Amino acid sequence: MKNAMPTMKDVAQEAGVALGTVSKVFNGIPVGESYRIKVEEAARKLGYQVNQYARGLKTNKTNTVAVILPGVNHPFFAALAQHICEALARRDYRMLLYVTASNPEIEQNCVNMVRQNKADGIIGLTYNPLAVDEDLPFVGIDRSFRADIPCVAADNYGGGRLAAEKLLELGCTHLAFLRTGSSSPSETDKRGDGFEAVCRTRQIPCEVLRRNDGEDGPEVFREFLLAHMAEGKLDIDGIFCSTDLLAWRIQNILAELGLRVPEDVQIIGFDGIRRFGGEELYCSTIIQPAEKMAETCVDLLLAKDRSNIPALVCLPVSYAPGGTTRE
Amino acid sequence: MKNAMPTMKDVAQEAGVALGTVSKVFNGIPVGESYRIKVEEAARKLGYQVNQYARGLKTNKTNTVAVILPGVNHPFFAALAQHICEALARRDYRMLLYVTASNPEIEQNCVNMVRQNKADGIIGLTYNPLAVDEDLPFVGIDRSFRADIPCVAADNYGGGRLAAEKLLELGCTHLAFLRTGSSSPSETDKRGDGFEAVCRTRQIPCEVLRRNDGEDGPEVFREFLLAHMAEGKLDIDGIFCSTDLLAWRIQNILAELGLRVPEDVQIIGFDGIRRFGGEELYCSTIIQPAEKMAETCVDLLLAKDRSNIPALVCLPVSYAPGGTTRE
DNA sequence: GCCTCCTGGTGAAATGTTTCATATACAAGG
DNA sequence: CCTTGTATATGAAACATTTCACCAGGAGGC
Repeated sequence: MKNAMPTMKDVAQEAGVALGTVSKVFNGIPVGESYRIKVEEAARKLGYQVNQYARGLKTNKTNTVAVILPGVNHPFFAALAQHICEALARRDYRMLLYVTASNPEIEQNCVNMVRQNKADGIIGLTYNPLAVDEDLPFVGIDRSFRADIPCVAADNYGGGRLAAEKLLELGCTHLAFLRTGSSSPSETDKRGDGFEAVCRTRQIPCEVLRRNDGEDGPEVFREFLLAHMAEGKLDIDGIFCSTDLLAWRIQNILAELGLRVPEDVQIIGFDGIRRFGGEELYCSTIIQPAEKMAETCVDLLLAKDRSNIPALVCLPVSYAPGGTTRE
Repeated sequence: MKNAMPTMKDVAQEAGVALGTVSKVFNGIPVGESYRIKVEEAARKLGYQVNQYARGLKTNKTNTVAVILPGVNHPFFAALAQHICEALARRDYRMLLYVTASNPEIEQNCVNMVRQNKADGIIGLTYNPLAVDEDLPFVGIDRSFRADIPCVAADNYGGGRLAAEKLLELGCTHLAFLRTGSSSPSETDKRGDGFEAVCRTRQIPCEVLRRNDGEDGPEVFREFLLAHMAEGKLDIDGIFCSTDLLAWRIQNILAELGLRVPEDVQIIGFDGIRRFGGEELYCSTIIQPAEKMAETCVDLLLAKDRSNIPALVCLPVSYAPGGTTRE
């Protein structure tokens, strides 16, 4: 039974009122009590549902936000996606999710598609700088696009500092910073900056290895570690990894090399992802406040007053031991 | 600069052609070479993008599919979401994602909202039976809604059988089946059915404990296991868990009770989720073909010919050892 | 040279809303 | 009883598309 879906006109007729009156009822504009009741009854009877497409055409508002993420298979991205979706739902918005596999072409393509789909705004975590539209509200995660586009990020710099301070507090005397990531600059680069800054100030030796995706095979890190070994011992005793995933991979390499964590070398990661099915961390880590980040993105994007939104919002991180440090 | 976005009318004027001609060009309807070029040039010059909302209003097609999932924080759901999104993108469709926390009210609400948003169809993995619309294409995952709504699922029955056969092949003589899940019937219930069927046929003792979400605290399982222990030994030597997550929790309880896996008891889970950052499984398990399931959902939903779609599609599962069995 | 046919461009109508200028009804004041 | 003012319902216009009946122009046949 393909009964054409009822329209406002049908409701108006059924209720014996004018079209405009029906519109008012569904937009919460005050209307005579008796009229409201008549309309509501007619709508219920016909099973009327507003057509958001017609509404969007008229108002240029769609109550839809596009979210662009590299993927949703990574626990941190998954948490972001979930929290953003929930925060949007609370405000009666829906989420149009695009996944890009961090492919620059696809990323740009998504931005273009969003323009067609008339989302009310975009929240984007992308690995590449993008051409984003002038008059489409945009909030970046971990990346600044333009002065007038806000960026939400964890306090990466502070997190890097915190990692260094923790390792030193735990007795380390020779540190290393290892990172992977995109070659294009991002807020997450500050993790290393903060870490190195502490080492510099405190005059602690700090080895650094920065790799970009695509050139970050395990052998690179193994070589780095081997170069710092003599007689089966590592001269480094504290490692800060730019992500928990990298920390995990480093642990595997260290195990192969016959080194023990945290006895021989302590490791701190970044992200705070949990093992599935519990609260257990993969490693000692700097925790990013995923929920708070999601909430902030949504707040900024949907802010009524877009005149004075900050260019960058840094949210506080925290340290949590996860078995790869000695405490 | 809030330059109103250019419309087809603007393009038509710029190109010096009629409105209908512009429409044809953007819909791939053949049009004179010279006209096509004029239109394409004008569109490029003005930065024209079709307005999908106006188009949707006219055609009742939106190239958008709504996906309803309990959440995206579970590796299996995340994999589904990602694969569905990619499969849709390949067909030039976008994904509107709703997360429900498996709350029946929210689930129903999502279905209603989709009607408003005029998605072209719904792919839904829900924990509760829903009232779904007559004329909105729907594909269920793991759940049959109505005879005319297709359901895509892994071969749960076959997976259950496979688990039993594997455990027996590995020398078990006294089995158990543990499950959690929703109380409302679902395809996933067949996991236990298949498992028990093998035990029955082969006359193997099989203990069964079925719990529903909300009544599946760890103490329930601990008690069950304690009831089967005597002098620090378990009389059960092979356990099939309805999910990998449950298998993981059972492992923890067994460890607390001083039992070793797989020496004292072997365990097989269901799902095939991987530890983050690698291919490592959480346990020996029956693997669900997430990508194939996603692809199938999309195929069924967007099938041109909706006259003879199957009521149920069962996709083959496979067994993989993951350290909780002796092989 | 004229008529017919056919190809393909044209522009008005229609889609389901919101908005706004207009109309109506009713109350109060003279 | 008439006037004025206020409050509120009305319905036409507009939004950006697609579609379709119509029309123009060129080709081919007699």
